[in-house]
Amino acid sequence: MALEHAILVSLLEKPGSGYELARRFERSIGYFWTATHQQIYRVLKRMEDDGWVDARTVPQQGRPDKKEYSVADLGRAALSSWLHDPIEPESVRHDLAVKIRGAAFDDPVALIREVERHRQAHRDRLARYLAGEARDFAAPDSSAPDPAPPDAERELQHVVLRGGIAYERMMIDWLDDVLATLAGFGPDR
Amino acid sequence: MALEHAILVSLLEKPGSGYELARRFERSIGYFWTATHQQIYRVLKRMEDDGWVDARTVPQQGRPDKKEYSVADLGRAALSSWLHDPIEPESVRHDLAVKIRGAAFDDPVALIREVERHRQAHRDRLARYLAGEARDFAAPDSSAPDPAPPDAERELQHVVLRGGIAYERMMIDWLDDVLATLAGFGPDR
DNA sequence: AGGGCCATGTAATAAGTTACATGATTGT
DNA sequence: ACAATCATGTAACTTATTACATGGCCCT
Repeated sequence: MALEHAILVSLLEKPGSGYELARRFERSIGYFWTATHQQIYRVLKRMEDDGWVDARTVPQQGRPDKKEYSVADLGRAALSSWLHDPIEPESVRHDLAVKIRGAAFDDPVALIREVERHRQAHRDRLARYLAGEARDFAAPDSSAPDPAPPDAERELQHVVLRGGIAYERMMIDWLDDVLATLAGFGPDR
Repeated sequence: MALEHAILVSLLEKPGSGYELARRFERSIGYFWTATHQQIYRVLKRMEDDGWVDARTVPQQGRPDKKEYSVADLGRAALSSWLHDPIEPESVRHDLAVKIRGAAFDDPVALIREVERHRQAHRDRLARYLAGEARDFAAPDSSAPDPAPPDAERELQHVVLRGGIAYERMMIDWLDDVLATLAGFGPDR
């Protein structure tokens, strides 16, 4: 499983509490991994027991204390070992595709609204990703005399974000195709 | 969860045994849903208990008997009700993306082989899908005097397959992008 | 004789979801 | 007063994965 590894990567990028991790999983990490806070707290505790992460309590003003986690040597080693282990290309799970094929045995036209909802959700996500890209990865000024050396962390974050963007674009195009197909069974033909 | 519904759709398309379903999940259904035989047998049993499917034992020559399942009225109703229920746009889980961001804290160049393996797996899948499309959904002869009426089952299967094809193409392009990015951290620069 | 396919399952473990629970602060 | 946000967690339940298990037929 990769939740532990996703947490390690996120903590290496920046230490934080379980709550903060949960928020990151809602945002930037959300386009390649999801997890709820319950799951994160449970895994975090196990990782602390296993010595993969260190915790320290940070007092705050006007807010409850938080436990800030950072990656320990053992965690770094575990991540490295996982990175060198080949994994199988992951399998997809598309509820919506099941619905589309199932619609043949029900009312295909009734599915149009649902597909439109999904299309809108993907358009929203695409807009968020593009805004994030413009904010965090603006094109460097090529006329600048001193181009920065390649920063692995930043460039790898960017290429993963470009994957999210490509995915959302593909989905929007495909859902347009689905809508055109569903319209072919419309009441007026 | 949609495994039960995926099974219902598959059995509506064609009745079959647990074993046959497992093979379909490896093939055509595999590009939008995966399940192992263990899972399928367990769910199938529950569905039989709930009266969603009927089973009959089919004796075979030179092979063990099989239990052929088909969808009962209750199952059809359950599918229909699920189809009319909105679902949330699904969340993605990409182990490989975790690895790519994690590589910033290890050796990015070491990841190249892994990414290449994945790229090849997606190329293989794309080739399989395209072959399946050519076999099952050849373009109709537009000069034929009597164009067949739209067949919902067939057209919906086709549009889902086109989704699988679009997904694989997107992944291949993205992995090319990832490889180009990783090469930027090569030993010779 | 050995490997692969057909066919069905159980058992144990891991992972993920949903519901419940608490309690302070900040904004409306 | 009420809702939202910060912050952490437990408990119960559902799903999914991995390993184990059986047994006959077909082909080489």
